[in-house]
Amino acid sequence: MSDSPPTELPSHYDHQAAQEKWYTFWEQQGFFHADANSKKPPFSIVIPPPNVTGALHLGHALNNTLQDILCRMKRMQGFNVLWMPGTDHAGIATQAVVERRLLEEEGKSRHDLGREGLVDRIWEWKAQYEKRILGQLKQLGCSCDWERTRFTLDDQCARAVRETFFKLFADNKIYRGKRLVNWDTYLQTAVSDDEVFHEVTKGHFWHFNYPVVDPKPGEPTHVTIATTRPETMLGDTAVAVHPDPAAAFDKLSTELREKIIAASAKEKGELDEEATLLLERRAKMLPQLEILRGMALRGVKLELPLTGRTIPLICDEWAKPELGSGCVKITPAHDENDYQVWQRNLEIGAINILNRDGTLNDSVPEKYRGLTMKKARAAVVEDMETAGLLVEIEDREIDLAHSDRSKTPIEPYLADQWFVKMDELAQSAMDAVTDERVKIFPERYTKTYLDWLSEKRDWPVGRQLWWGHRIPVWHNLVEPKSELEACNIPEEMFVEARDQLRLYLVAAGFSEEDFRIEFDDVYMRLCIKNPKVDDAINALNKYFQGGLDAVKPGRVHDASSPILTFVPGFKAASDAAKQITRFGKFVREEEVLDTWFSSALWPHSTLGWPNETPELKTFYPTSVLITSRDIITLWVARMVLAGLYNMDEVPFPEVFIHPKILDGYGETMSKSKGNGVDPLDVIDKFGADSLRFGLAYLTTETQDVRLPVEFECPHCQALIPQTKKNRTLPRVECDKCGKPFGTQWAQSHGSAEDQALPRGAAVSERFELGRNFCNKLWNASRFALMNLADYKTSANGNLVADDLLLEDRWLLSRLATVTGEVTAALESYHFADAARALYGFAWDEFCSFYVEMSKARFAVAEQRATAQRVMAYALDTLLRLLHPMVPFLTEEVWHLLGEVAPERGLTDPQTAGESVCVAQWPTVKETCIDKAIEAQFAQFQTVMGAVRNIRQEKNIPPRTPIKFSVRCDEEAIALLQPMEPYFASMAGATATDWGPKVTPPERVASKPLEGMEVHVDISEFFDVAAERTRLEKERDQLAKFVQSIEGNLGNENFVKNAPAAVVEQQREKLIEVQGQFQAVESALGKLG
RNA sequence: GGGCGAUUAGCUCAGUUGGUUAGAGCGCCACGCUUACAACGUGGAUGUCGGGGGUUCGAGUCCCUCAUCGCCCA
Repeated sequence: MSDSPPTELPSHYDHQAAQEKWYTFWEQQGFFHADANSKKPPFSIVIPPPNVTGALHLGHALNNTLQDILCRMKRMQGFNVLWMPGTDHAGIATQAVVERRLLEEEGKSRHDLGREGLVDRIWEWKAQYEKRILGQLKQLGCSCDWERTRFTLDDQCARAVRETFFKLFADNKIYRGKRLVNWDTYLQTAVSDDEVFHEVTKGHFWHFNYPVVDPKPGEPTHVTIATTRPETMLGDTAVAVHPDPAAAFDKLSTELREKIIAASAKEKGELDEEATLLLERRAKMLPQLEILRGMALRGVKLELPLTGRTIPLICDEWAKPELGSGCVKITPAHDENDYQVWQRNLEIGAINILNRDGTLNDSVPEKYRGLTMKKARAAVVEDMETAGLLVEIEDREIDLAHSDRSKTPIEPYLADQWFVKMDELAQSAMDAVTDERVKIFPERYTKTYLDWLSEKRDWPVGRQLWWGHRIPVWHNLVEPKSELEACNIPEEMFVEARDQLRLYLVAAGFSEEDFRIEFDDVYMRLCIKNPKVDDAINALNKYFQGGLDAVKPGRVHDASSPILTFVPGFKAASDAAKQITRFGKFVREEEVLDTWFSSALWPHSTLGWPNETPELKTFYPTSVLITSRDIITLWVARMVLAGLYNMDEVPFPEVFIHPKILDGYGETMSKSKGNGVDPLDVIDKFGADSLRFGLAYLTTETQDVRLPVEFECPHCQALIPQTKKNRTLPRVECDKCGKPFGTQWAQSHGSAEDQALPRGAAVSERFELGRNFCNKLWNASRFALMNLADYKTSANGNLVADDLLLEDRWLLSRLATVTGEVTAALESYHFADAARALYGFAWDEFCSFYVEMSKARFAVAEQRATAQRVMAYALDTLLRLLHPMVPFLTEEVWHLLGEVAPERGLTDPQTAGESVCVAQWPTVKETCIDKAIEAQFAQFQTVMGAVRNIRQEKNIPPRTPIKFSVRCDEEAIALLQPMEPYFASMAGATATDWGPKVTPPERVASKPLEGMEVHVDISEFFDVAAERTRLEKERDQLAKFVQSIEGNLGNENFVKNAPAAVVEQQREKLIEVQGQFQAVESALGKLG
């Protein structure tokens, strides 16, 4: 706590000092630690775990600021608050980053390191970034319970993952299926749809002829197909023609006609032309297509060139009569649409022609094997040309999918995948939202959630990666030479092997609680919950390799898998083992689980599940989830279904979706675009409080947040707007001083020289709002502290109503109202409303009026004590209300205030606590709310405004005293006369007269107000022309207003239909405005 | 192609169930360093509320439509 007396406080708030001092203080006091056994009502939030791929950006700052605001308010409201922190392992993203670096820095691939080696490297990376991320959160002021920090890949989460996978497996909700996946041939893994981006590139459209086998006379001898990927023809299993081309043409014509009717004249021309072309095409193509359709129905085959295979001509609606030749080649293993055709025509089969690395496999003729797609393409085209089957080559733009991670083109690839059946799980998560056990705010996002879940698409959970939770399944590996052979394994063999395996494991001391055995027509699979079973399987494998001797008691061969040597039922076990191993060795599944699998469990896994911990009991379900809209489906939906599945209870009753932060061009911020902003840069420049307040101020319901970004020149501090061009330059030259500086781009893309330049931080001027506000608060506090040196409460324990002046009662009324507004806004996630209410109150009401007025009062001995009491109380309340958004500044001031005014409160003064962080949240003092007082005060403000306005209009220097009088009624006199000192101190104006009969002086500037008229004596500054101009302008405005109201009231329908109150209001307004108009007219008249 | 959202002052955004002269911050203009604060004070200017149509006594707000932009899904 500061030793310096308040008068020596700097005139600018030093955010850096406050941040260091108070964060340490809070941690040391243990304010952020939640007690699972507390009697207080619980409030808990799990952090959306930032992934350890990189440092936090502004989006994270927003996300965590909002959580912290809620946590801090709830803590002050007396809740037992747990904010569970942690990070996410982010499977593919992290592995890709580490692999890329490995290649760049050491020229090594993951295969050079091997699985363990690579995973070790990733753990190192994780350690580094986790530290950085948690540090960033602390700098931001986040009040997380750090003792409970988790990681999605730590032991506790691993237990939860294994338990869940096992449960799903045992529940028959896990299966293996063949699906087309987005195959990244560089990383050699499947990537999900959301890890793919599309790019239009220049390509070609090749037209090939496939010969018809034994055509009848009159039938075509060739079928023409076209493709953008000629090499895939080696995997064709059919060619399709539309089953009813005539109907298809008709349907198109009808649609086109409807369009033409609705179209504008301009579009009509084009559409008409289109319709004509369609008709011509129909006439030309239809007979041929109908012949082909007939051939397809007859079962005609085609020769698939280059392969020696024949493939069927089939009927399927995927063939579009209006496009190309009307026929389409079908490659089910390498095209999503063709895959669908296969699902409708299973007899055609599917042939995978790719190896995992993107080269062609043994399913294609020998000459193409081992070629890359690119080489194979050239070869196929050449061979087709030689065979005389190449018809033509068109140029064409192609929408090509690329992997987000490796930036290489994606190959659709038919692969065995692990799936989670979603039908029931998805339904449960939908029900939870439709019956409002989970509410999503803003409500419109409910649709996103429900739409996605309603598709009930099975969840592919396996990833061909090394970084992640390895799937806890062992395969009993038979290497079938072909799928045919695999299919011929008699089921009895599986049954027998399964029974034997079960016997073995039971003999080894395990139960069905620990493992589960399933088989399909190729594999026997063992899913293991208890990791000790892994050891038993390892022992079995040893046996398989070395015979029974290898695992005999007393001959311990391997300390890591000694299970067979110790099991009591060794004999039974070994007999069983003999049976099982006839089948083959057990191999642990190589794949790991999708990152979202562990994230889905986050709300309960972090609390200790599957153990029944006190934390789980106290804090589950959590209170609310706060996240960004792009992971509603990937994460929120899955948490809900996983929570219901494992806990039988939703993970949170409410979800708040906050906006995304975009740059000045409306683009999402990202490292790869170079437009990201590091919150630490903003914190350095503006302070954590400013960042937090600025973010809260921007968090509105409807829109994403646009944040123009600037570089700050490290030499002269000039701000240079970031553009699409300069954001990816490693060095930028300052507009102002001309000196070069390095950008964030330099770190990843710059030369050593660029990197050596001083770094220009990327920041945004938007945060000046927060900084200015903080500084205003700081200075208002400083003023209060300076004037509270002789503050005492003991002489005057309770303030009574008589002690209070109008301004006190006004301030207290406003304070109570604002307390209610802020509380309600935060509790309903209206962060911007809360920030704006506080900003307006603190600046325009507390500072601009109450503090200003108190200056005059502090100077008057008999008014001083009351003013101090109210001032201390108001500041105290304001600090509490602001603390969630502006934690450091409020804590700093709280302590300073505590030194001069330790006991605060209007009645029953209480000693302020050790920290505002755990001070009680203000409650609304209903008795203070007085709308009449607020209206009266507004009247005072209006008169003050009029006087100030006239001074400025007349160009009267601020320090020149002026005189004014006010024509008003008796009631207003009673109100305004006591305020005379304030007109003197705040407007340099002395009142000369009040009342209904006030006559303005000869040379006057007048301003009509509601029911009043303000006259400022300007004899010393008289300028007829200027005054006339001013009044004429005012008259014109009023005339317009009168006209508009008269227009309304003259409208019979308005008077008849509008509510009486509205009509009456208009009538009153008219009289009022007409009065003002006349006042101006007469003032103008006087000017002559 | 389907869904959601946005379009309001030069910029970034508010605008409650329709109610009558549309607000804030920054920026701009004028005047001011008055011992809390120039990161400030006082005053001021600034909008055919994306275009078009409709409902209504009355539309920034409700409906239709078009345009542009963004996101999600295919």
